[in-house]
Amino acid sequence: MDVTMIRWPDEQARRSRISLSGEPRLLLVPDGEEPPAVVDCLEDWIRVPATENEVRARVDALAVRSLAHLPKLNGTGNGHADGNGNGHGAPSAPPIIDDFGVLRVNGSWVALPPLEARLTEALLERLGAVTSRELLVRAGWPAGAPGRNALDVHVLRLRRRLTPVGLVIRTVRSRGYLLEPALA
Amino acid sequence: MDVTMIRWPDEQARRSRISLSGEPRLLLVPDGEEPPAVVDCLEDWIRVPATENEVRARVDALAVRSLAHLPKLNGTGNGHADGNGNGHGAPSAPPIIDDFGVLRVNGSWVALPPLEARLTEALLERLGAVTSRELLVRAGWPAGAPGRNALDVHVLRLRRRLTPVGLVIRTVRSRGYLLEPALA
DNA sequence: GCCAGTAGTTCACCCGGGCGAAACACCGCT
DNA sequence: AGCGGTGTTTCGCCCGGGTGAACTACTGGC
Repeated sequence: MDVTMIRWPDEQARRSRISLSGEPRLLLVPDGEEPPAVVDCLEDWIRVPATENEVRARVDALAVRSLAHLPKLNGTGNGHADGNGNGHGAPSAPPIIDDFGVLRVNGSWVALPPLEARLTEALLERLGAVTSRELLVRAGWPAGAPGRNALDVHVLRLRRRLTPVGLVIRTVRSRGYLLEPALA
Repeated sequence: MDVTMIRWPDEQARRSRISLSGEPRLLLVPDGEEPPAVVDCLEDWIRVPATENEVRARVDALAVRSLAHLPKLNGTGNGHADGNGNGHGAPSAPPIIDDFGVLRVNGSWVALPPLEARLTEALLERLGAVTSRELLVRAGWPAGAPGRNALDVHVLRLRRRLTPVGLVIRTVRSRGYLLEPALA
């Protein structure tokens, strides 16, 4: 299996597409860019420029892993948000949002309005870790923040929209928000 | 699940041991050393020295992956009354606190308010050993201590918050406090 | 062994502010 | 008009942090 190179963050959309197809990919992250949150075993990232050796090491690892994972990746195999509290096999597919604002997670999906899509993107890049309010504001309103409460309200709306697909936004008081899969 | 740091190639043996136990691990590869062949999804490597950001990105990714790969997932403590007190006799990797005050230990996490985060940091630096009251006061209130009782009260609150993630603060009379994993 | 002093624990209460949530208003689109 | 996306106002809860005071547990002196 070939490993696809993706320039990050320029080719976000491409990354999403390729993720869905289950192809392994290596994100090329220029200096100064924040590394993305990578949770998929078939994805890795590296700072560029990098030596050929380092790139090959990561590419090879991905290639081998993809072979190991292939039999496991049976398409949309598991149902969606498993409310039943058992049998957690391997949910491993990370949530992905494309640039039409469609968020796919575990076989189900939601369409998000532009603003909430932008917020979700920011949250997704730090899946499982805290995203500061300030960063969210910049992500949601690149051209200047609106009222102080706007973010709160949109987080609220986003929460409602994400619940059905099995994601939760936890607030870390006075710190920010944290997106994670809703586990039992 | 916590991620174990391993110096490569110095700690090859340790790496093998930990691999067997299924714990995620990050290999620290100094310049000039060849990166190892990594095929396990719960393993990653990074050139050192590296920025804290980069390390955290990889550690987080491993942590999330390990959750996805493990047979069992465990609750995330946040918000209020939430006891996920399960006692499994697992290997204890060191707890980690990030600068958003999120303390991760053994796959679960708690968000700590700023003051308690500072105290926890100090305690964590001496995990398993005594941290003096005085040092804690300086850690918690760099700009001057409040009332004498404040520390005690906050230790109490911290205790309650740490219980669900399996940590305990023991008092060493007239010496200070000692943070350690709650043994089963 | 008793007692007093001291160290540490726990509780109740206060204040201020962050955040949640509903309700409303505005706007562009169909 | 109806609707969905967005911004704003407002209300109120609850959390983070401080304080005082009651209560408990340890320690040393006799």
